[in-house]
Amino acid sequence: MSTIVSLNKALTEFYDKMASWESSVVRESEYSLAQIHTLEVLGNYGAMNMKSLANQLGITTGTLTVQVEKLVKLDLVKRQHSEDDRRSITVALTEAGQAIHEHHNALHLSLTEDLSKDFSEDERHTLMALLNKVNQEF
Amino acid sequence: MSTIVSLNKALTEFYDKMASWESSVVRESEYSLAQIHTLEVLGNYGAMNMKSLANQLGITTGTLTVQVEKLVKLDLVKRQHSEDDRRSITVALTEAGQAIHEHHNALHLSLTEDLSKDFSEDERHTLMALLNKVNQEF
DNA sequence: ATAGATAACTTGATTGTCAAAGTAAATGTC
DNA sequence: GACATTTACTTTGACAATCAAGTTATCTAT
Repeated sequence: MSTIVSLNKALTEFYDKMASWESSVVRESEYSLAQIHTLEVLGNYGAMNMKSLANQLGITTGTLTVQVEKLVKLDLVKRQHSEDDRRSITVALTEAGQAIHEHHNALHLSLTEDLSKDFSEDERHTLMALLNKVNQEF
Repeated sequence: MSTIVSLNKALTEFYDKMASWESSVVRESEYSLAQIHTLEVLGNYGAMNMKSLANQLGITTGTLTVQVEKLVKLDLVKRQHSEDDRRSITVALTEAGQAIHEHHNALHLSLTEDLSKDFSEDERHTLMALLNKVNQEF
């Protein structure tokens, strides 16, 4: 089997397992997958407008409007009108939202520690570097 | 920043981008994300019973029963009663389901080719090997 | 036998989703 | 500057996905 096919399998399998892990972790929390995912993107990439956020999440802005509305009511995110473009709305984490993101991120970090527990420091670094190269191509 | 934190970021970012790619690819098809994902798991890991499949997909068997029902009506999967355990039902792809899986898999392969287009054969191989090591730990 | 565990299914309530249409603001063109 | 077009977001209506809890059938252990 060619390297590219094996690589494809490995990437796909990792994606599947990550999705499965994510959904089981989220199910134990009091928030939904969609909600945690939204907080996660805002925490990892910083505040952004509705369009970018919807794009990151892979949903329409219509769906996102409803989602953000709920998060605002839960005091997890806040909306800020942009000054240069009054149509645009920047969505940002509140302190409470930031706290939830940090907690969720700690779970991710602990997973990463687990997954790479038998790696040498070199191997970790190599995997990280290669993944970053992949991520840039996306 | 420590290697483990960078590695965590890289893994998370890859997962996010993959999820986003998957949802945009699926939106262009006539099937839903949940449906394609089900076919994908059956295609990649082979036929399995309801419990294993639900577990792989990260959903309850109750949800899966409904989902499989739709796929059976669409003639994409079939149910087979297990012989050793009459409670158990094995879900398998039909020929039509297999065809859709193969088409979807081709898209994945083409993505992998794209993402690793600037990689040497050595780099591809290293990334594949490290990912497989990660996958085994899950 | 029979009690308990397991695999799948059913049901009811909730949430997530899109497409399409609507509003308000910015941009381009004449 | 007026007006058409584009852009950013929201609203609405219909439908799909999901879970939790309860049910049925079957298996396992005692």
